[in-house]
Amino acid sequence: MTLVQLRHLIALAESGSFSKSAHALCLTQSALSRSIRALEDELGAPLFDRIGRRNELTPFGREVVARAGPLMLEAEELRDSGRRMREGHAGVLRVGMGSGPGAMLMTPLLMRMATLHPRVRVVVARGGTELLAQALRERTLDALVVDARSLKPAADLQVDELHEMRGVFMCRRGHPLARHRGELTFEAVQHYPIASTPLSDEVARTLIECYGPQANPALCVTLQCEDIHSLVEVTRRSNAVLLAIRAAAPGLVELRMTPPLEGVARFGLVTLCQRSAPPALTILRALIRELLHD
Amino acid sequence: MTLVQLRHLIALAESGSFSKSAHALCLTQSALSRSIRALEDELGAPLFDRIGRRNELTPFGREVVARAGPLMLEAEELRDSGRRMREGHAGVLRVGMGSGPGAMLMTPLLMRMATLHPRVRVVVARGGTELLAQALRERTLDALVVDARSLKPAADLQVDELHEMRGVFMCRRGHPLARHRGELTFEAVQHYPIASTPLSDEVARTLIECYGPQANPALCVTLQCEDIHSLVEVTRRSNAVLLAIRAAAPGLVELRMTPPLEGVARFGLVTLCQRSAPPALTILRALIRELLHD
DNA sequence: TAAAAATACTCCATAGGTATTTTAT
DNA sequence: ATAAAATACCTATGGAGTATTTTTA
Repeated sequence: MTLVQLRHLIALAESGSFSKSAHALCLTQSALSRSIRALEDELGAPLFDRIGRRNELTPFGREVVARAGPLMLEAEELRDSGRRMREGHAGVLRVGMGSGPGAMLMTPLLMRMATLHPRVRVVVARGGTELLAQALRERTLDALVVDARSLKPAADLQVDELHEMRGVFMCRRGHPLARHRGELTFEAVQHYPIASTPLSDEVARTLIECYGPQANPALCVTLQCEDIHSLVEVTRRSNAVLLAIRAAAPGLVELRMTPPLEGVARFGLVTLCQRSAPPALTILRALIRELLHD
Repeated sequence: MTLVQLRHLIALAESGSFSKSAHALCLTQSALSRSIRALEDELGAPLFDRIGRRNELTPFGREVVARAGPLMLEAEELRDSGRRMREGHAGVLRVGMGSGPGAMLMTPLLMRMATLHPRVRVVVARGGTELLAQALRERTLDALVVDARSLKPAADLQVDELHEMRGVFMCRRGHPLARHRGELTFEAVQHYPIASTPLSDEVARTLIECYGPQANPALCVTLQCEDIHSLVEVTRRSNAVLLAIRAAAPGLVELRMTPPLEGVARFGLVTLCQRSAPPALTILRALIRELLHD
């Protein structure tokens, strides 16, 4: 039984004439005759009653045609899926996001995917970098967007550095600290509540290197929350100081610290070496790049 | 794209090894390799990532496998449908029934089909013989069970006479007419309500021939109803006289008329010449025969 | 008798086997 | 070095075309 044979069957069932169907199928009448006969032989029962001019489905034939129709449609879908996939208009994209990138990117990413590429199924997983890397290795995820600095380098992971993100302290306009110009110490900042998303160990290390053990986020961060937008809102309406990627809160005032906090995060798109990228990944990469440059 | 190729794809997706899957498929490794490659070429994208030992589905491959699975199941169903059909365990049987046979046979037929052959879809249509014959010619029905005498003989109709049915007048035990022995005239009967299912013109003609114009069912039948069981019940509980097939009401007393009413109905199984019989028709025939002999 | 389907025959494309090479662990 | 996949080459099955016969309206 072949998809081709089923195609022949359906054509003949519609027209009732071997010659006509054969022509429509770009076949000779004899080839179609044999094709149908072969199918009948294989299924073990005649599909058509040959009544002179008109050929009509036997009850068995009706049954088979009823089943073959949907089957052919599905096969057609499957054939098309290649093209649709390549065009990135379908398929599944399972992406893991570290807490930093997740806080910044998840909502706008989902929004854009929903509006620009509504046929791509997007599954976002969040969690610690190591957990995400494990999921990537287990093929549960297609790609990660994480801070490259929080990722233990490994040969099987391919990191596509998307953007260097400046991590800064920020406060609302009119905040007492907003007046200072380039002379702020961490101690001065510490007089206010410090807000931040959960920070990676790597970032914690950088902070401690810069400002000493008192800057350990586990100790100094007083307002921690995964949703960066909430934190921005809180910072805007209170005297809290926000420690985050600069781009996450363009409306806030950046505090010039001494020493300055350099390159806290390097967002990277992480994929597994030697594995084909899902077609939608290209879209994802472009989208993330665009979002991070905003 | 071939059903065989999809089969190969699914096997490889499961085992992850060309050699192993090839063995399971009774193929050589090289043949499977080429089969998969051909499918990839046709669909336009790789289905597997060849990573040394283990071969894993690409995102595209996952998509295709997800579609191919159900497709293969349906194809398998279709292959089986031949066998199942031949065994009469599936399929559709569309049967038309004249009012006489319908009144007698429909319920027990449906009951038996439901219990003995639950996988056969039975569609029963009722109506006048000519209407049913037309439906048969239009392939809307597979077979008819009608009174052969009400059927206009035609070359394209094949009539399989199932049973000669004696039509008789019947009454309840203890009915005033029950005493008479072989001397009843139609006039005597006519003093009581006459109950009957709708009768064919042919039967009407027979009645008129036997008992004169007053026996025209259109005039003499006072209780007409398609459901013969109701009529039997009414006859059992009242003084009504039932005109019906003897076998339809074995519990009632048969009236010996002068002249006797001979062979009112010849039930026949009517099919279209040169058309394959639905496999379930054999079952139907046997079932009807059995029912009529009860 | 004419039109349509089945059959006979031939050809070739391709699926599959065998042997070998390449690749990755 | 070994095991697995890809490749090269060959064969044979079967699908398709042409020509012919059979069937039916």
